[in-house]
Amino acid sequence: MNKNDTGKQSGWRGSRDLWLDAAYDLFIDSGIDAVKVMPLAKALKMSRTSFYWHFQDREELLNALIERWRLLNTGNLIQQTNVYAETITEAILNVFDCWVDPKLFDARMDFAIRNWARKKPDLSIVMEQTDRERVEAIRNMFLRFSFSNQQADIRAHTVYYTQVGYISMMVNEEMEERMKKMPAYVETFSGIPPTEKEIARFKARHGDLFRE
Amino acid sequence: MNKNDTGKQSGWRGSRDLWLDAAYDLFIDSGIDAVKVMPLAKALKMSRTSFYWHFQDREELLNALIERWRLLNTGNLIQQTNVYAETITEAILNVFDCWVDPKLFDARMDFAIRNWARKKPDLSIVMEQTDRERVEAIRNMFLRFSFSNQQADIRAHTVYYTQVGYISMMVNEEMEERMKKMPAYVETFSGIPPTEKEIARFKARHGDLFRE
DNA sequence: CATAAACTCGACATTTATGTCAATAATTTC
DNA sequence: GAAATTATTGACATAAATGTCGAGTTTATG
Repeated sequence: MNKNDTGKQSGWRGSRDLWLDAAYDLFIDSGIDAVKVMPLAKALKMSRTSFYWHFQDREELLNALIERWRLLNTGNLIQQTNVYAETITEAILNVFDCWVDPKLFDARMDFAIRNWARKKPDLSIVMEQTDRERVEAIRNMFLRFSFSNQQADIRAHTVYYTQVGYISMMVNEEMEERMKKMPAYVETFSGIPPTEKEIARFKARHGDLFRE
Repeated sequence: MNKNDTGKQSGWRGSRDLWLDAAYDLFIDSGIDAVKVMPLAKALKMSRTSFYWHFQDREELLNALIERWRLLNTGNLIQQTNVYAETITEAILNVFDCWVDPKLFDARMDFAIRNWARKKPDLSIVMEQTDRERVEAIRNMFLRFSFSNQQADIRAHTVYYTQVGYISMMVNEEMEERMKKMPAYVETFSGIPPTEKEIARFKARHGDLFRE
């Protein structure tokens, strides 16, 4: 059989992962419609038909992209809502970890998938379910800090919509600029000004993300 | 010459507007990549080539879509930020008018344009400029109600990102459900609970949007 | 080193799109 | 109602994509 040669570095020019990585790059950059076998082949300087040894067809490639997304983005966010926190501010900052750390959450991938879902009904169902689970997890976080049902619901949605909007707008901000604004966002989302200590702890966690 | 037969109802089956309307429907429903001459012709039950009498080429059709967006969505939102308001709550509710009244703001069109801009650099520049202008207008609104520079900036962004996120997620909510949540959103955005009177006035403005 | 497995490639068939052109049809205008 | 304008159409030329097949090439293995 072929397939599943993942990881093992062979002496071959091509591999399943080579095509998949190229597809991923194109996907997060230009959306699913740009993920076509011909352009991929051109980019990889391989014959187009070689693709069909590694994948049955284009569809199999696209499904592999979805699988990659599910593995990274589904669990981490919800996990972050459950990390220990003394205050609601700390809890929200735990969620913010996802927005600044690509190892926890791949925002561009999430965005590209969301767009794709508009045209792919079965993916749309998965996306809606995912969104519900994420908002629910954030909602529960607010509930644990004694917000009312309605307050928890609206504030969870605000946190999540804000992030989805931020991604959609493809804001190009320096990390330092972004960090500076975090305290004010936390205050808006929670209604409570963060303490200096809380902010300092958050910044310390992400020291590696600042330049120099 | 041809062109510019807009409005005048002729005895002809097709017209520039007929193609443009069909393109608009496809566009807001499925994005720019779906706006192709062949499918449009099929939908209109006309010959594909007939299109080329009304438009020079596909590009001209797409430009007409952008023009349509600019005319509706650019002015109204900013205008709403400048409508008279006694309190910040009232001011935010004036902006909310855009989110619930399609005559003021075409959210689906805005979304489709935003997506298209990802692949079209010159449109991307227009979109970024538009976003800046809108956020700036909302920011100024907060400033008029004595929020600090930073507070106005973050709260304006929160209001705008939230709406962009809401559109991106294609939330399918009944208008009644949505209206119920408005007071809590206003409170989050402003930090001040709205009075019953303020909410009542907002609802009265949009009585026609409720069912029955 | 022979052979099997893993991989590459060019030739071919097909689909879906764009756009041109010249012939024709419908409508308006004089 | 003849002429001019406005609109529609099918035939043609091209391009970009998908996918199949079989012949060939490269690498690992016994």
